[in-house]
Amino acid sequence: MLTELETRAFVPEVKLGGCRGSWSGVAPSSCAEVDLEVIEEYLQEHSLEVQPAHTPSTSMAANMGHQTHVHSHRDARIIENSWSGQHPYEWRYGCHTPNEEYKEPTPHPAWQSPQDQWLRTQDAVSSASSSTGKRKERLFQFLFEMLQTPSMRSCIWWVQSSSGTFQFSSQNKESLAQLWGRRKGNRKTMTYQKMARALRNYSRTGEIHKVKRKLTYRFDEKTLKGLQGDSKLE
DNA sequence: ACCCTCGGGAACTGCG
DNA sequence: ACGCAGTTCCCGAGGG
Repeated sequence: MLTELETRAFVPEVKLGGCRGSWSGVAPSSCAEVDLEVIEEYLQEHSLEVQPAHTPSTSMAANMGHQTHVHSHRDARIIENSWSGQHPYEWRYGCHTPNEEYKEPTPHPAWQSPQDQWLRTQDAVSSASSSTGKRKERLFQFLFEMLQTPSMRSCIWWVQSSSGTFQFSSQNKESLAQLWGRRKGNRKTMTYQKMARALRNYSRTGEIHKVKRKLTYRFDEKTLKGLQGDSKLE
């Protein structure tokens, strides 16, 4: 019904320019395809800290040298990656009331310090599975990490980081999905279709919601706060 | 008509 | 054995 309207709401942020889908301000020059290989290696460097990894992979020497630095765009403040699960994750889903759903475009909501909740959760968990804890990375955590990774800009980017709204690239979404699949060590190749299915489950549990715009989703406030708080604490 | 995106049911898998 | 967090497959709806 109001598809048009909601879609319109984001236009000023993204500024789709020229051809079908090149954002003038946001995306880097690599509008083409992503170098999955390179990216994966780069990411692996980091994920090694997270999961010892089932697949020792090859001997990827230090070759992520060309990964350069943060582009420091005003929009997405890149937090030098590394969210790596220093600690186990565990969300308590019992707390989100189905009432406070969809406040759609809420630029600056007054959050009731969900970060405390996140921290409390961490606390509860670490006392439970402390030393051994090594929760598997969750999809929304992976996506958040990708959003902080400059080299992934051509696959996924913030439409409005303040509200946690992000979007997938229609041409590179499959690459990102594959990356996710590999990280999880799935038997079959992960596709955007399947990954999106998992994303849809998030709208039930509340971590991520779909916004009425092509390939666009939004982190729930609590989820986002938790994510941000976490990556900042490192 | 066709392709892409979306949404959800349902069975199944791997892990803690 | 059990629940969680997806994963895989499938089908139908809707938009361009």
